[in-house]
Amino acid sequence: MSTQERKERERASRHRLIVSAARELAETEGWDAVTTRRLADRIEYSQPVLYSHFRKKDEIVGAVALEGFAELTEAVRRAVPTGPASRAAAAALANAYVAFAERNPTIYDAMFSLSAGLPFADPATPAPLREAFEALLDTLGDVAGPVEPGLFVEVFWAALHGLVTLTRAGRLPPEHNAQRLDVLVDRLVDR
Amino acid sequence: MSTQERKERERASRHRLIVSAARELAETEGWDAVTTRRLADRIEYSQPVLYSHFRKKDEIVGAVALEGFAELTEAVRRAVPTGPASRAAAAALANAYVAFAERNPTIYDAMFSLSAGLPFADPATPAPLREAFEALLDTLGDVAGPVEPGLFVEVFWAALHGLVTLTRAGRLPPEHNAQRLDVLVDRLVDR
DNA sequence: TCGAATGTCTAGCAGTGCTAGACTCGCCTT
DNA sequence: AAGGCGAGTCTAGCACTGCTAGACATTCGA
Repeated sequence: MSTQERKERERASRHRLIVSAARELAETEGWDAVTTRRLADRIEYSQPVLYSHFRKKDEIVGAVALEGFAELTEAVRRAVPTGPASRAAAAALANAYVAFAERNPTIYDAMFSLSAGLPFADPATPAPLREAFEALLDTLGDVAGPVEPGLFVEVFWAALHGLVTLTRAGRLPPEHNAQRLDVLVDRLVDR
Repeated sequence: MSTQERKERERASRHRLIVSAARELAETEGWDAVTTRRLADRIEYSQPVLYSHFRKKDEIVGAVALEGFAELTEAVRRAVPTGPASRAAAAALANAYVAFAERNPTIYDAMFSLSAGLPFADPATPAPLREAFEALLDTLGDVAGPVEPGLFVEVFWAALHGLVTLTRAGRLPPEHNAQRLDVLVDRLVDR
């Protein structure tokens, strides 16, 4: 039995290696550089090995995206103080969200633009995605006012996401980003 | 001189043919089906002809995107009654925007997701893009309240765009779309 | 020690965007 | 009206993509 366990450990470790290599390659040279050949090169295995871990290349991107959701959750949780949520907490969350996207543009792309391979399976959505949403819900739910908290969080999240993507696409001048965020929070939060 | 004019006319007509063929192909089979080979086939010319009109394939997508911006402008203008803008006008605009995106998902993708080849040249942005923004400004500027109208429109637009993209990506359950839009307009519009 | 099964690699397929160079045709000049 | 030149087009091909069948080791259990 021991040898089988060892093999599984090694396999899991190679799995992680693939994901982190893909991420690093994407972060340094962009997603276009993440081809199956170059990725196989990096991990010092041949292409078919990738396909023994993932069914399609998209699934590798999806795995990186899941990492991103976990990190986004952490960043958001760290930014807002625990305790009763307020307008200030919502503002801190919004800032943290946008900052994360600006700090990790490549991962953010994987999370939203290249999401074709994200395991969107039956038991709702994958855990990290759900947890990210819950992190938002925990602080934004309290400032939802009369509307259903879940719905409010969806709207708030969508607005943040729109701001991020339009800015990143060069459609919004980046210099007034902070002001835009201010307006958004000011208006959305129940007064 | 006449023959040269005729040639230019024919050339311009073929230019339009390429763009409309690309759009039709994309709308019926998705952007993945729009390859230079299949597109060349459709217009009954060879691939190099495409490249005598556009430098890269992205530019063809960009041309379709520009059409989309023009149509979006029209849809928005048609939806809001002329005259003093109000909360109702803003709601009508928001509905028209989202409806356009739902009615033309393929073109919307060209406008925002596949925007690599959009002529983003020096004199600010291309005309149709500017005009679309102005259409939003005309009705939303009046409900901006104390904040600078341009900035407000950017925020409003980003929020709409975020709602559209997250819904389309399957991240938001589509059934509560109308409610989300209601909340968004309710909160953003100055009261 | 041998047979089988697990694992990995080489080589290749069908497709992509894009282009160099051959060719043909229509136009202008003599 | 005949000829040559240039513009316009096409064929063929390059370098690359994601993905996979089949050959080859290598390791394991009997």
